[in-house]
Amino acid sequence: MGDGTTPGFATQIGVRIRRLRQERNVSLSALARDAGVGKATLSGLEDGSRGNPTIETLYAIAGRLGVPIGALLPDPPQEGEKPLETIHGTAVSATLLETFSDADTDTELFRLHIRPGYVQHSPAHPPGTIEYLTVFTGTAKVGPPDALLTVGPGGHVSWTADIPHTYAAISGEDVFASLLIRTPRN
Amino acid sequence: MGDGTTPGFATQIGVRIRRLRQERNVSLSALARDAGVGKATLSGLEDGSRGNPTIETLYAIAGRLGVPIGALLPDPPQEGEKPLETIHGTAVSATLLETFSDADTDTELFRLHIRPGYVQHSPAHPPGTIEYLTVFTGTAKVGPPDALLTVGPGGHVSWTADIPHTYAAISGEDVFASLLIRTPRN
DNA sequence: GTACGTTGTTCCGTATACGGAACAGGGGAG
DNA sequence: CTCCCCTGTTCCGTATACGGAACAACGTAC
Repeated sequence: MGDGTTPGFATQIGVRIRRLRQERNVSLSALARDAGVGKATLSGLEDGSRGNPTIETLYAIAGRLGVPIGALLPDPPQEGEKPLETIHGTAVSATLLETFSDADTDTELFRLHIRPGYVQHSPAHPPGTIEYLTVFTGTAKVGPPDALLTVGPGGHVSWTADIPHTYAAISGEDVFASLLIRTPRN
Repeated sequence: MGDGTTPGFATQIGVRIRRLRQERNVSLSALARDAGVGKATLSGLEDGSRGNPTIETLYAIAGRLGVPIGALLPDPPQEGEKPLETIHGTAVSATLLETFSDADTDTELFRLHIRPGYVQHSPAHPPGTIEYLTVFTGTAKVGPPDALLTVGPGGHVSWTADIPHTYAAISGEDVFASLLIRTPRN
């Protein structure tokens, strides 16, 4: 490795970082400082003279830019045209749109599609995890089995997700919604 | 970096790789060979004695395992709180569903309704503010006037909101969307 | 004018991730 | 038993990613 096996690799990442950085009107110096990486590192990365960064470096940069690491990487690691990571369950498809890591909290934003006729079960998340669901179309019944919440179009609910919970679309209509999951970090 | 700043980082990745590899009944030697990385590298990575791998190494391993790189990285967790009010503009109604205050970031979650036929102007937010828009119905044209972004149903975009920006629904259809605003706290 | 605060680049010593090779242990095959 | 091929681990020299610091080229303030 480090030879010509992955030709555009170095430049690909650099170009993406630079674009995201400029979209946010942040200077190279500022981003390097805020992300905790050396200016030399970031500079070399952006102009492609320094390929193959360490995962920690990428993590720091992606975090500061407010994007998941995948957003910095060349589109398909293997194949299969999938720009976003989607988790498919029997009743629910969840597409991870954004992740944020703050000092004491991790936040994930999903677009959710719940198909009617099934009930999707989700295991318990770490203690203190809270989910926020905003429904745009259809009516959903969600939450812990012993305290199910019903939400129609425009509705918004939240519940503690550190116990097993379920998702279901009722009234035979597909539900499209946004789901925000906030998990405290140790 | 490289010190104890990211404690679980090294082990987290290693554990995931090892689990994925064993699920596939692939030996460490075989995976190392097929992925084109040294056995020493893979071994050290899996048992956590070698943290902070290079992106090329991760790429090769993830590719061989048939998973996106994100599948190898530490996931998310978090927490929250809550208020509620609606701001009505000429074209846009924004309902504040949730607000979160982390150590260095304020996050606000809105449900957005954009009516067609008008353009809603929004002034600049504080430096570093980023907006994330997820569209569920209709097609929206949003962002800084000189770099407008078009988003259809299911689409998701983000832009820097520290300069004036606009929201509009195009194609005569109402837009319902979720809007996440993240503002760095100085 | 000088003095600062930026910008992004380059130099360079150090830390470390890298893979080749050598290693011990475990099954089969004959 | 020996021989062979596999397993995963450890040793070690080399390649290189890292950040601190020095740098030139800008503005802006006074």
